[in-house]
Amino acid sequence: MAEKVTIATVARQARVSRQTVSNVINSPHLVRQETRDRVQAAITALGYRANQAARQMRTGRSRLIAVRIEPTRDGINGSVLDRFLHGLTESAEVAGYRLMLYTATDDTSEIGAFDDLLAAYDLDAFVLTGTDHGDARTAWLTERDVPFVTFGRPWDSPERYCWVDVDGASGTAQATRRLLATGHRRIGYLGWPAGSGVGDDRRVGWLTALREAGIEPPPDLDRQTPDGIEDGEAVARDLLRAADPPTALVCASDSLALGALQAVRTLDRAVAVTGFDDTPVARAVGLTSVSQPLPQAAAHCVRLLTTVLDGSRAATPAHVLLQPSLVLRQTA
Amino acid sequence: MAEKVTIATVARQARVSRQTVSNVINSPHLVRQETRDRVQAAITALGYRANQAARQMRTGRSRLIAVRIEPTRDGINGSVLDRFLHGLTESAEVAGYRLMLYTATDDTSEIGAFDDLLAAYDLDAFVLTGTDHGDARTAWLTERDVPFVTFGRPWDSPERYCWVDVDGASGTAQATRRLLATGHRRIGYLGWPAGSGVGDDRRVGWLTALREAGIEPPPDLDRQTPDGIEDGEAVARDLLRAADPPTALVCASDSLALGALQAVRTLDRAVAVTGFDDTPVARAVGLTSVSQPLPQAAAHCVRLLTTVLDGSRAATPAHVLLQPSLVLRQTA
DNA sequence: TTGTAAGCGTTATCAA
DNA sequence: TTGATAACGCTTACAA
Repeated sequence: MAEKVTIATVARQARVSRQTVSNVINSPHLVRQETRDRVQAAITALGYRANQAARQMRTGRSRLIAVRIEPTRDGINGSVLDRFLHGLTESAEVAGYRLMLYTATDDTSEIGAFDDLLAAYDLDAFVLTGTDHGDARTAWLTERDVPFVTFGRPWDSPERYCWVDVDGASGTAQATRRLLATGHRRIGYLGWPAGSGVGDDRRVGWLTALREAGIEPPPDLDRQTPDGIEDGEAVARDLLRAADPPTALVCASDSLALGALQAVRTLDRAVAVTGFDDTPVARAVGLTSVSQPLPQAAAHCVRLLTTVLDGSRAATPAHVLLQPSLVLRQTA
Repeated sequence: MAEKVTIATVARQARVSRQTVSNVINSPHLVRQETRDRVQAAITALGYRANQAARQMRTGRSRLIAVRIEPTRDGINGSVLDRFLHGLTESAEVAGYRLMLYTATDDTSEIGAFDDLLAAYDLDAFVLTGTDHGDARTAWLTERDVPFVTFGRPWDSPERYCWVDVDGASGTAQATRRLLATGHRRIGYLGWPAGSGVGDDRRVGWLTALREAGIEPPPDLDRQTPDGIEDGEAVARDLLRAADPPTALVCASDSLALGALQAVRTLDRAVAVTGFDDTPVARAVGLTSVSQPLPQAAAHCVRLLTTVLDGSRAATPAHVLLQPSLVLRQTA
């Protein structure tokens, strides 16, 4: 096993003091070019890396970002978090940060995790997902001046803090416009019960796109149901059996869309269907779906965080709203 | 913001020395009951948590375990890692460890990540997934005496190091037996090209179960193809159009099974299909599939690691082979 | 431009 | 059984 390489090893090798090595790393401009080169050479020759624990003790910064890993939810959407996490890890790495995982079952236990992570590991920042749960977490973090970003807008008070989100309304609008462009006029919407910010937002896209086209969204084709394949199937079946059925359905999720698809096939209709999230299931069954730019969203989260962490403290909370894109497949 | 609580704060509050507080935490048996109680009271009253960075400097142990997060693979199987990660995080938490994420594109970059993580963060251990890539990583870690577990058997030299795996042969055997029990006799197998340990193992289950039932596995129904929905569909189509087609298909993955299902439906046959991994897709389309006990596998990984880390060094590498279970749905 | 000294919070060693 | 001292590797302040 290789000997432990510390700043002292490097200093000895480059025949300078430990402090000079530290300066080369943290404030290169203070060191003469020639010395700097000699030290750099020693650093690479020895494969030296600053020990984070020691650095952290001195600076109070851990270069660690925490993110919660959720149990795969009931539905299909587990893979969204998966892809987001990967993007987060990758972006953090290039910015010199590492990601730490934690679990929690609700706001209270999540705040407990914050407390623990902060006290034991001196975490620099948190990435929060799913802002539907309420605001206890953001309030707690804000109160303690802990930097954080949420992936997902806070639907109550959007200005308060940093967030990155994907424009859901734009996504469903794109889907709706696509259906309009291919000749559909009776376009229904299958969404979640009113009150969830994300769900309401996605519904707005359908409303907007129809009105743009001079069509008043028909209330009888505007349906709401919990997010589940069976739920989607039931509601779609109901819609398709009505007197004046839709020729196309815009859905708030791939789960609902998959249910709708099953209804369509069972009843043997030619009805177009679009989903949301572009999950592997959508790819698998050829479902046209709205795709979120997850790697970009993750990159923005890291950027927002490191701006606050590395730079002077930001004046105002920054917000990023990204555009999703429609992935065309067989169903629409 | 609350003042920072250190071991000194607790010592003052309990009117003992810092060392005594440390002893209460790390070697309680050295401290008199009465003193111990007083210190414990102070600890809870102040909400003290040992600073890991400082502790690590002294002990050389970080209580951190690293695991690689992969980009979601092409197919359907992304959610397997997702669920495994969650289990890992949860089990690690109760054992007093945290999980750190890293990314890598191949063995070389993964070893680079090891090096970095070890030098900068003093990682205690690694969890490796996907042992098909070869052995460069395990050799590197072994050489440096870094504890690790692999999720997935090393197919070349199973005795060398700690691993946890799921018995794939048992999974496909269960699926095959189920089909036999429901009257099927012409049961085909859709698997991956020979040479991948996991794939070969799963194929064995099909062979075994058929032979158990006194049926010699028919070579014409034993097919291999890369893991993809289209691939599965093409091969299944070919099988179904043959002179003496199978009445059921055991597949090595949900991707292949989904392809097979599409072939079955397109050709309008009544052919049973089983998949492997019980992905959300399987749940979504009603595919009978073999389910891996991911939380348990994760728990065993953590247990194996902490045994080495916390206890005396283990005598011999431990191995855990878990049994999967068949989740019955509509397709078989 | 470079070097010296101190201290971050913890635990191991050893003395009381 | 408890307490003082030193040390882990690093960076900030200050002196040369």
